[in-house]
Amino acid sequence: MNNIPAYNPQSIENKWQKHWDETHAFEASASHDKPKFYGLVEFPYPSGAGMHVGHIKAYSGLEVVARKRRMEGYNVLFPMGFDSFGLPAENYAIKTNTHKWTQWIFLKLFEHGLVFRAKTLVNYCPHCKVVLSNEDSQGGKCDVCHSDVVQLPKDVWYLRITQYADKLLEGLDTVDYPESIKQQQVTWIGRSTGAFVDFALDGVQEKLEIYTTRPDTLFGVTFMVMAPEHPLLDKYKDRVTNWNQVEDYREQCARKTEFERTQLQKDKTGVKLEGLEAINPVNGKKIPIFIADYVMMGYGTGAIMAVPAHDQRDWEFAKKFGVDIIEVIEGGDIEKEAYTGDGKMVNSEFLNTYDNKKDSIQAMLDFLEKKGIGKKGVQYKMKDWAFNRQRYWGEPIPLIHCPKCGTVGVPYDQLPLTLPDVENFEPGQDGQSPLARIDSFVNCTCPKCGGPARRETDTMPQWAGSSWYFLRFVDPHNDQAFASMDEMKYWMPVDWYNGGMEHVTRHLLYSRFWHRFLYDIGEVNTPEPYAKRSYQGLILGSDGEKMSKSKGNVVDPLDIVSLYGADTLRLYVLFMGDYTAAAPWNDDSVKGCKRFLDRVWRLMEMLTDDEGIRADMAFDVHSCIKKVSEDYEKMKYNTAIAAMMTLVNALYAKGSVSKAELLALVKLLNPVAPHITEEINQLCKLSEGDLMYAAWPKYDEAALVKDTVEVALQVNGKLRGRMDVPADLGRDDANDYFLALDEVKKLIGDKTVRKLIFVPGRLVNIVVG
RNA sequence: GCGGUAGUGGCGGAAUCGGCAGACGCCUCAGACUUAAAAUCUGAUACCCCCUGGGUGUGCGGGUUCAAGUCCCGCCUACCGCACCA
Repeated sequence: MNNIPAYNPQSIENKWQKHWDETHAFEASASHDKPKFYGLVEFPYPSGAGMHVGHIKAYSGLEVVARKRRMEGYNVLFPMGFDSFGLPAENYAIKTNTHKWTQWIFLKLFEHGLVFRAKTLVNYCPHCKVVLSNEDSQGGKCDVCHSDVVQLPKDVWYLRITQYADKLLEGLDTVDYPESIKQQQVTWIGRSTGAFVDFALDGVQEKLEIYTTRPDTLFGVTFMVMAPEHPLLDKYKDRVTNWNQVEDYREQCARKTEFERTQLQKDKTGVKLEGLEAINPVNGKKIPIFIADYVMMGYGTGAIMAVPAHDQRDWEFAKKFGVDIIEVIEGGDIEKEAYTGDGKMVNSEFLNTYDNKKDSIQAMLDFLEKKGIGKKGVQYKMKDWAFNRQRYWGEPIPLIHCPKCGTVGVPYDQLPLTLPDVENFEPGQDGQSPLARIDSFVNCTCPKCGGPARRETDTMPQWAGSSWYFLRFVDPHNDQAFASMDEMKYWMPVDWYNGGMEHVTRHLLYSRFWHRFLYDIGEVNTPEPYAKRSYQGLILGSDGEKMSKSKGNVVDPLDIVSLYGADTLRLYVLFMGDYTAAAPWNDDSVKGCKRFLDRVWRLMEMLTDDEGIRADMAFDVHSCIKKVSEDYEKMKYNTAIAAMMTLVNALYAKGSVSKAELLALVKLLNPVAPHITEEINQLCKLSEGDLMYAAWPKYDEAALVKDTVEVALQVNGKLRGRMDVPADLGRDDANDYFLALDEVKKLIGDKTVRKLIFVPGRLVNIVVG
């Protein structure tokens, strides 16, 4: 073909983007007659510093699949977090009125008893006057001003996600997530089974309830430990003779942040309660009680039975405080360290007949239940979801505090509750929300009794909207419901969700929780929101470090687009390595990708009048179709692109390309580099209409079979040459075939052939000796 | 400490079930074209040696096998997640 213009990415890309805008090319069809594909990519955080090459990788990866699906005849929904002006998700939320529905779902949770309020200690910076998350108060210092963080009691709204712990665990068996993601969810939920056991206190009415996963070791209990915050303690103020010491220790602990208590886990500290003892329910022995901060109030009952012989933490504490250590399971050396393995029971009366954990745990559970002093129990590491923030920019919590009626939900017909205009974004006093100082917002009437009442002034966390946004996309303009059941039945679940590894615990758990709740109350049609989840690896700076402004190694995607074009950028981020692995940016490799697109462009100069795929190119073209089709499905974009490079190299070696060959190539490449391939298709009139709707190419199985194939020739496992053999040579005929060949005879010489192994299509190995 | 993932040339990375290690790209070198350069095209490119050949090589040490990057045993290192969870 003559008169090929130069490849000018900028003008081609502008042209096609305009065309796509005008033709609404990416809009999903409203009709439900085709099979659907719903692909979703996690939105970048609006608070983040603009666009980032990592976002390009996240989106273009799944977009390849979405585009392939479209060419395969699917109705494709693939929403984008940025609109055409590059504005983030918040605009989309305002446009589609999603706020009302976030509040609506919250009220449903409230109605179903999944919202509750509790006082708790929070990290607070007296200087900045804000409540800090654990992440923002590392080392007990405020992340912003480095002042000392203090613990402040505060009312917190919680969502009862723990009630859904088992459902969230079970749901994992029904979805296609990578093992590493499932594992993180399981760890985060942290389910353990064990027993609650009551220990009587000597001379006192109350009992001390503990949780243990090792009821089999009850005969080895030599002391008890209570968390310093344990509420039962105050009752024994008069009985404990060293109460001053106890008070001192409790104060010390209160000053420590959660961070210090959990991260600086070196030395065990604690105080013995003098004058108060517990009684081991299985043998009646009196044992001492300590308070120590290695026991957390937030897990189990806030008190433990200590078995120093078989728990390393208890062992360390017992060594330091001189408490007895009694072995009840044989197999370790308890002088050196706690033994946590399995073995024969000793010193345990009726359990001594057992030689393994499983049986002795069961026997002990039976005993405890019969005696009425304990029962089987389950605990989770996952905590209920603290759901309020003291920020202005957040979804208002639609609750009203009425002095007569208590907490009342805002009536549904008054939704959405909107944020008032505010001049002052500074936080309120003592960790209050900025909204608390706006009387016109706070003061209201109770919807129940009509009396004066006050609005809740805290707002919801960012996680709220992201917990259900994907539902809105299937029916964004609906003002009767967040989405109609008809649309959800067609589009849900999300077929494929791609995102970063950093969101696989919280965001994924939270959104699965909301979705499962909506399913349980009949508002959505699937128990799980995402059928499949994948992730992409980070793009590192060219220095191999994580990209950050301070290191000056951030690559702006727009720079790459203006230098080489969007197609090159997409091609590069998908070619740079294993999609799921982190890889450093390399400017030279970007140029290599541009070079490949130049070579594809110049194929037009070699275009012949041949219509079909030529016989001597059939193998190359069809094996490329097979490889690319399969690799896209597995997100192995790097090897798919390598296969296309190989095909282009073969066409260059041949010096010409037929229309059908070029069409096959541009179709395969279209999902990765949509602009250049549309342009080539149009210039060469390869197919009618836009390439993005053309049928995905199919490979011909027969074209993949060759007459002869090259195999490696090995003697005693060492490579000694390569040779072509008939493709249909079978194992049975291999001995006769190979041993008759001169080059084989030469290699064997006068040695005896002991064995001949032939792997068709791969190699022949002759064992001689 | 626990859980997960990984370790392959100068670099990014390939390699279905155990079957030719290093696909593809980058870098580098050589040649062609050019007054010259760029661009482009062609070729070379793991390492070592006594170089028409041979030897060594996939974090380290063992093992299984005709055959090991891949499987088994024992380690080392890096990254990610969780972390005094009883």
